[in-house]
Amino acid sequence: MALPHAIYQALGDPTRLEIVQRLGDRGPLPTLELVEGLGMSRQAATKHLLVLENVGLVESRTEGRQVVRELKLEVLSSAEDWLAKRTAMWDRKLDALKRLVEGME
Amino acid sequence: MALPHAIYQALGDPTRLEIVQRLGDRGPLPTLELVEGLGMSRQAATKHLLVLENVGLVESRTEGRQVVRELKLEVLSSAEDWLAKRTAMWDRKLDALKRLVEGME
DNA sequence: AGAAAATGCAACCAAATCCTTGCATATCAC
DNA sequence: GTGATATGCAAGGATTTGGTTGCATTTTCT
Repeated sequence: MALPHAIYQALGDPTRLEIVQRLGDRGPLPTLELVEGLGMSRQAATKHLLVLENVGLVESRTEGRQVVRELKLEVLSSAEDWLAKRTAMWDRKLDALKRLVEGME
Repeated sequence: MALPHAIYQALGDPTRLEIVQRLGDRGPLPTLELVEGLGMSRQAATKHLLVLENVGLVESRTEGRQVVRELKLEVLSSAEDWLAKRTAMWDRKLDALKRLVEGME
């Protein structure tokens, strides 16, 4: 996996998060369709797509004159898991501490 | 919840992700202890702490002359859930599509 | 009261981010 | 081959980000 913070940084922009949602909701899409209505130029949106591709969240293939991009769900899931594992552990610790304190009262 | 992208943006910096991990692993900590060994000045690290506080991931309370900061696990979890819900849905969709295609062969 | 400790605040700076516009290139359709 | 379509590439600019230093403020300890 890319360094975890890199994935979160990629998701940490409203436009890119919107792109991820579109790809998740509607499946693989060619550039123009994917980018329509984002409120910025195609070139600007393409840069966001490159950010997502650089961390592996999105993959692109060329089909004729257009480029079709697809969300890599596995990568998204692995980033989630990375944090979820830790959160779960910290949660258990906190519970244990809580029970310990209650036991002492 | 804060806008989801804001939380991911907060997590999208290596220093801040390290801070989150420290707070998770070691519990509430005063500034100097929390910030020690991050490889930057206390003032710089404090700015990172403010970013985390602004999205609600960290809360601080003043105890005498020092400030103690605590990770808000609920906020972290809710950000995870936001994405996990979507990922799970997209996963199911993909599975359904896959089965559909297989059924046609 | 005076010194040490923990923090806050502000000015400043370099680099990264996010967007723009203009133009070049590649593919398809007629 | 010509024109329309989809894309890529590059220069430039405004804003944000991530760091610095210097100094003021608040609390504690003796």
